[in-house]
Amino acid sequence: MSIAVKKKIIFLVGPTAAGKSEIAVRLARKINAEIISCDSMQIYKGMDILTAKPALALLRKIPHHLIGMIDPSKEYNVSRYRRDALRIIKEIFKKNKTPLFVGGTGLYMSILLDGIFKAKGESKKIRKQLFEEAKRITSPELHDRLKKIDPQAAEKIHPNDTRRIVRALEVFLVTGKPISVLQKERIGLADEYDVEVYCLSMPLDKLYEKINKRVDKMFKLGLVNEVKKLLKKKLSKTAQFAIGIRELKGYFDGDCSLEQVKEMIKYNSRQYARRQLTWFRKDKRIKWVEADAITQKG
RNA sequence: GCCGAGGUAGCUCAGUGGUAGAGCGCGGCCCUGAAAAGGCCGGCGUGGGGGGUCCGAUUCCCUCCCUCGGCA
Repeated sequence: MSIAVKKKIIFLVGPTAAGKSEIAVRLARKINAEIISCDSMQIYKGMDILTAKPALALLRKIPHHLIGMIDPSKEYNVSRYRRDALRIIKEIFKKNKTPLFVGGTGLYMSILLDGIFKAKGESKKIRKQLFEEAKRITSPELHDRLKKIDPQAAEKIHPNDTRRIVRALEVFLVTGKPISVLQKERIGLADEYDVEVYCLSMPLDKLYEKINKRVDKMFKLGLVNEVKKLLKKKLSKTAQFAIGIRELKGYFDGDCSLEQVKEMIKYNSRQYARRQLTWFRKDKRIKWVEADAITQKG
């Protein structure tokens, strides 16, 4: 008789600029892993400097997946990410290696660990109509409507959070079921595998310093040209919001100086890092690792 | 040295005889098909130091210190 041993999957997450890429490669070598990016923006092609993709030297040492594989004009989202990631996990297991997820996108991590609800309940048409309606009336009024069909979801969503209100209404209109009910059914990796989650930590002021320095470095590496190239195409709803694009667009349009853009990118990156940390703090499965104590682990 | 203006939150500055606000910054939180997005919340303060008037001073008076302009 045999005891079913759960296979191991490791996550290494952390705020932007914490130094995940280097540590991930070291760890991957040690435990015979392949790396799967858990990053909503590094997935896109041609956004190398902008998203601080791992250096070529690192990419050569260990196979990396889900980096630079989608054209920035294409839509991509959590659901597709999950589908792609699950596929790659299987491939890696076939090679008798361990999947190592590395990145900072909290939602992607959460959807992987805990799953996403099955019914996709997606209709671009309906969504578009709802957004247009939200402009015509107000977000709280739309929220009132949600309250009638799905009070539980309405309670969770703030009246000003138009996006989530629209999404909840969309799901109901498409599937006929309240999103709050659908959301209860989800199965994730944490249910089937032996999952370990690590998060890099460091004092905020130190992280801010690293972020600021990295933004300076991005400019030296040619961020302005990279973004200029990107802006020649119509960027997808998702890709266009990578930090740095909107800011530099302001510069190209003559609305602000390059120095101002640089400060805005730093600022927005800092805010983003804080939001990331909020996400990670909430997840009690996470083991926190001092970024300085990078030496032994795994 | 004299004259004038001013010293209030991390910064720029309002305001009031009943122990203080605003913007920016900063911090916390939420998150299930756009997530580097989107949304919510929080004042974080020895009111330059000391003295006086007053029931009560950040506000009025005196004095000292500091900053900025002008005159020497």
